[in-house]
Amino acid sequence: MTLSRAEQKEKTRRAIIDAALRQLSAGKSFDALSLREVAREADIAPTSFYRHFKDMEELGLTLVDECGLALRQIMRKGRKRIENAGSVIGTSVDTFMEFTEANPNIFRLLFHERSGTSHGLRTAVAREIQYFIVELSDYIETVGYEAESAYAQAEAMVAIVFNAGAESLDAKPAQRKEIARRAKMQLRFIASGAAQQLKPFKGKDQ
Amino acid sequence: MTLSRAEQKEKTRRAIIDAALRQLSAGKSFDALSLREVAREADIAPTSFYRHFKDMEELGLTLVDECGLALRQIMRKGRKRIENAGSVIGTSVDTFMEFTEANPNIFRLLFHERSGTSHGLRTAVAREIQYFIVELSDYIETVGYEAESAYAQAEAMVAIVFNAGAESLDAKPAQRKEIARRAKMQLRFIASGAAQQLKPFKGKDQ
DNA sequence: TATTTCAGCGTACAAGTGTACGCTTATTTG
DNA sequence: CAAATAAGCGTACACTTGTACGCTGAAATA
Repeated sequence: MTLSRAEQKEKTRRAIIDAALRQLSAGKSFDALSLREVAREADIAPTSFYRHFKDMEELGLTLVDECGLALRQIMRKGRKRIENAGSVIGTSVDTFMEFTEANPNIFRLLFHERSGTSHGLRTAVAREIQYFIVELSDYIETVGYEAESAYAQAEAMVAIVFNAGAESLDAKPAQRKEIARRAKMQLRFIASGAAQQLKPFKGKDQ
Repeated sequence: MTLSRAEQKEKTRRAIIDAALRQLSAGKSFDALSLREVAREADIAPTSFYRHFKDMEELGLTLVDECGLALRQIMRKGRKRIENAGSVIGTSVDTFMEFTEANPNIFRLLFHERSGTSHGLRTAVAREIQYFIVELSDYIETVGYEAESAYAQAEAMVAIVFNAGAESLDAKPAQRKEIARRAKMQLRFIASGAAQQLKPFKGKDQ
């Protein structure tokens, strides 16, 4: 079985991406990766890297895209679990936490590069997070909130879930369950707080 | 005016710390700093670095401690503003956002190293954040919440405020105001959501 | 079949890194 | 005053890094 040129190229490209992911899993942060190291891990000559990516940054962007996509797909699957059984909040948090436990490196990449040095990567990550917020915000709107409130709720919820993910990175299983439990409580605070604001006669500032 | 040996040593130590902070301000992430670079900026020989820190990591820990302290002091000052005038939530968010605007590098260090490679730095940052949470949680308890709810509220609030800080790093002034406004709304969601949970009898008529 | 294309390699180089080792020199101590 | 201490320096070494350049050989094209 011989591969066409295009197939072979794609294969090498994947090898590079996978090599980078493997090194991220090994506890390195993205900007601690060197081109040579990635090339070595991918079993190609350093200079061959350039046949596929102009830069380490370009590889980084690819990684962020791919990881963001993976995360979104998981969450989409999670939504099916909701339809069958269970609360929106509970299932979403569980799905997310399962993802970060199974793919700590992917989550870490997104979370870490959010405040990274590279402006390109930062905006790429911001865009991925934005997908979550908008998707959730749209849903909240359909339940009867005005756009501004919906967006604020969605953003807060995403922030809390990501925060829980970050906390759980160094946590032991027992702590992780506790973190998930707390995150759910926090999301309910937001949901019911926003609901209260919706009915202005009950609402009151502190 | 001659300096004693100890004074001179302290002075150089500060020079190193300040050099590192200056480089962080220049848009570098901590683990992109090299010992030589810091030494160069501090105007000492590379090897002199070792007279003060065993490692770059040890310097990092010092930076985190110092930055965390700075942030806490600012927030403590902010609390005085509350006593004189204004809501807890509004003033706290404003104080925090002013800090991140005035010291983006310091905030960035804390936020970034929270998901960094070095376990030591990560736990150091986690501890700094914990200070905030516990302090806020204690306050919330005094207002009549049980410990678990108070902690969940405090944690969520800190997460949201830090999230707002992270968002504002790349934001223009106009957006920054909007981010602050939204953060306040989100904190109010949490406050009133938690309050509702606390007093279930008020939810009678639904 | 003859020609073009291009993924991948090897070599080479300048620049940067951490740190071991021993020296200097001014302060501190006895 | 003499001896001990230790901050800071300079040199040196073994690496690692990104990338420029030109070559090779096989696949694609004509």
